[in-house]
Amino acid sequence: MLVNLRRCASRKAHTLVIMTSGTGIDALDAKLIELLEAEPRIGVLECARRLGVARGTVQARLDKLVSRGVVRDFGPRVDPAALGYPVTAFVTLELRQAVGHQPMAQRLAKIPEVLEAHTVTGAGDMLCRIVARTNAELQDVIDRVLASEGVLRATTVIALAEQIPHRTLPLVKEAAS
Amino acid sequence: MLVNLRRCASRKAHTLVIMTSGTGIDALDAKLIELLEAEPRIGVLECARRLGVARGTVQARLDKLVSRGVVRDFGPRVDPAALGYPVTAFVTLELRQAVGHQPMAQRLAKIPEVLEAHTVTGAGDMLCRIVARTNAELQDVIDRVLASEGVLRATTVIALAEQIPHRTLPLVKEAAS
DNA sequence: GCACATCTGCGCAAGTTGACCAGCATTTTC
DNA sequence: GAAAATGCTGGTCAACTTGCGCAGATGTGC
Repeated sequence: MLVNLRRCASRKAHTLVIMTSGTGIDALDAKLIELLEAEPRIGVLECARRLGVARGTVQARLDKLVSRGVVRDFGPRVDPAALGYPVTAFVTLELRQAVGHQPMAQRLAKIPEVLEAHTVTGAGDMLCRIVARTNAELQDVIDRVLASEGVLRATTVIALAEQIPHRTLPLVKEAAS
Repeated sequence: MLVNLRRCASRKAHTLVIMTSGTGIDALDAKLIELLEAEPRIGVLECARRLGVARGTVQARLDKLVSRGVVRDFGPRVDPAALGYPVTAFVTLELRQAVGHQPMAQRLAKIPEVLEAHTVTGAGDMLCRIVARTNAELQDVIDRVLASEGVLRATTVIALAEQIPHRTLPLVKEAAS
């Protein structure tokens, strides 16, 4: 009864291959993403049934979405908290101008607890998302970050609660105009 | 040749159901997640082949990971930039103490461009991740946020580049000790 | 030693996938 | 206006995977 969508996400060639490179999301695309987001375990066939369109259409749409980059992948979403890292913090780094962002990012990438990093405007130069097992260990992670050459200062903000967990669905619906 | 993993992520019952509620990740678990992250389109059977274990084992592990919450889901990962929202910003909100965080979060949740929101320590009360089509529209979104009752001040930082895209793999490997 | 937990390997029916094709409606191009 | 391109539909086919059950092998702790 269940199907696999992940697979179709990379089908090589299909009669219905669409090359519309243009941007923009269709209402059907949005519904498709929405459906997959809600029930990732259903498959192309199920989607087709639910959306009331032909299977080939769903496959073509999915191919298009993936090839356009709208849908990055269908990888497993890991929850750091369940993994034993319940502490999340946002750390703003001030860097020495001499060191470029690239080398800095490479050094940060070596620290597993650094889940994300952006160069930003404002007083700081980089904003990182960091996790740790405990507050004490968070300090340890930050120390490791500070040990990286080029980091002048680190301002840490601890995330107490996740009010809105990472989501894109509303955006998808909004984009389907 | 390809398989669907998403499906197994919710298998009802299997002879090998494991109820180990304890935390911690196994080396096999880590390899499994790693494999799925790298090639989301392969399936349980393929995984079993690649990891050199029985299919039932892979299915049991996956069930366990999902039931434990380590793997949240296998939903499609949407890229806001490809959707037409290339501007990302982190906005720190200062709230009037009278308004609780919950109602504030509910109001923020109504704005599609708000992808994430955390309550945080420090000078600000909330940190949100916001996207927009253009810088001009970002201003518009921020205005909408400011219009929410209880927001005293908003400090915005624009993300210039994504140095380290959201990742959890290194953490998974690290946790598999 | 015994119970318990976990992995292994096998089997089967049912369902899905991938690929292809012809037909048809709509939109774009000449 | 006619031709061409594009997109959706509905059907078929073989090959593969899934879900589920079961018996046996292995390993660990009391």
